[in-house]
Amino acid sequence: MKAGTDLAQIASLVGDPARANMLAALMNGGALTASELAAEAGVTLPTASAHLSKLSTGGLMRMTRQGRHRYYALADHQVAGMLESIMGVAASLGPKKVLPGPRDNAMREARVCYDHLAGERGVAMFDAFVGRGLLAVSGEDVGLTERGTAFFCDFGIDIAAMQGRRRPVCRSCLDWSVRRSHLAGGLGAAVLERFVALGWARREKNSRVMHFTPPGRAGFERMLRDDAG
Amino acid sequence: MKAGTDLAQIASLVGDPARANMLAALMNGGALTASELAAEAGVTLPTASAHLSKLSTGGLMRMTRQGRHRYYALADHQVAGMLESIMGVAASLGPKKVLPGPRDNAMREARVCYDHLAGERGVAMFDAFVGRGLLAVSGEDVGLTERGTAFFCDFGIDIAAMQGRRRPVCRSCLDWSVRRSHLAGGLGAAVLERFVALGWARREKNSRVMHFTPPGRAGFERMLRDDAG
DNA sequence: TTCATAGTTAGACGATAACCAAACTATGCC
DNA sequence: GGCATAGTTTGGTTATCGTCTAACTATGAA
Repeated sequence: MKAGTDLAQIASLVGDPARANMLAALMNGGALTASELAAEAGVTLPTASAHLSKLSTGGLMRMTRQGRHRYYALADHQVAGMLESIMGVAASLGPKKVLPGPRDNAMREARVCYDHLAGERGVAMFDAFVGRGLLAVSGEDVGLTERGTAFFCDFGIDIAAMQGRRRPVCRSCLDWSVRRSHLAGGLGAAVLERFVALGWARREKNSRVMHFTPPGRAGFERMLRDDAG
Repeated sequence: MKAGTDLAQIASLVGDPARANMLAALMNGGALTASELAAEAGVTLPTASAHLSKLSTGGLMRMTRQGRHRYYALADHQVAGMLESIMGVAASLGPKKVLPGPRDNAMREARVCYDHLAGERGVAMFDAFVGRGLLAVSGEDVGLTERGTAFFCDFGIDIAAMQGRRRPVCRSCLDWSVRRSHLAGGLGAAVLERFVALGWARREKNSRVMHFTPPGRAGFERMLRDDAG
């Protein structure tokens, strides 16, 4: 009896369309502001605020304030895993066995996760950085090695300035489509910004999809292999 | 956006206390009549009937009629796994300053998860099978090795018959109490069934708790170490 | 200080859905 | 057939909850 009560309490938090959309929008491990989540869910800010309050006190989300913004994210990996298992049931029950459209494929390949690169390219990049000894992974934490510092400075990123800020330089972020980590944090954002500045990639209008240009594709691949372009 | 809709649809089915109690009551893999489930949920028969209708058309339960009785059970192992993961979140969030009672300890040690063994013993068994080279783990997938096939046949399980069925032979299932994987799938079910047949373990009445007998305990430990008993 | 933006709180409205009682259908037993 | 039990359907009541507008608080920028 008690088991069912707990079960219902958590499930009912996910059981509202507005809240479910917010949670789904955070499945990439990123953090979004209340306004962004309101837009994502298609409700007004006050409504979204009420939902976010419930999700936070319910333990499904955690909130961090940064200036006048409040960033909401999933509480932890366990919550993300739970959502994924529910999505799994929904997917297997959903009659729409339609093949993934081009939009879905593009999203899977490369997309923006708040302000950094996600999708297959994001994961590949993270793996390459770790493999080349530029980043050091220790459990949940990700750190920048000396070699990495030199590399990213050379790539045109001001690491020193970044270390003065409140935002962590490195963070790992679980990729929904690939189920593996990609690079988030200030460095993740800076790298993506640099990609755009270099003309390697551009962002599709009103979408999270990132398009790589042919030279960008080449530069990106080269970057993963050995040296910055 | 659409992802959230699907998510909410499934979650809202679980999000009602009456329905959640019914689902929780079926987590032991059994089937119950509408009346029994009504009593379990603390509602009248008509109310229960409406809930069961929703759960069935929603794809979370399946119903089989037997004479004038209608037996309801969870639709499949995927649904059971989803419920376990929700329970896991609920358990880790519910501070319940109270120390876990004996019932909770028993559940944590060994319980039925739909139709296979979960809890510490379940996880230990899975680890041992992998360590002994009976199962091969590759990311999300779990496979049976040649050595494993021989071992389980020797243990009294008809692997060949199992491979003909639609249900996957091996699957891993995340354990909420230990946060690690245990063995599910047809093989997981068969192993548990064999334990009961051998008198190694028995199921507590109206509960998911599994009790191991003294000889069962010994046989189980021996099985994890080297050879089948 | 003044204005603008981000977010929460308050209050009211409307829809959804959970619930039960009573009537109805179906199956089993005598 | 006649009665009892299992379950569903219908109709109507109630309450919860999601939603909005409007007013309020807080932080940042000029």
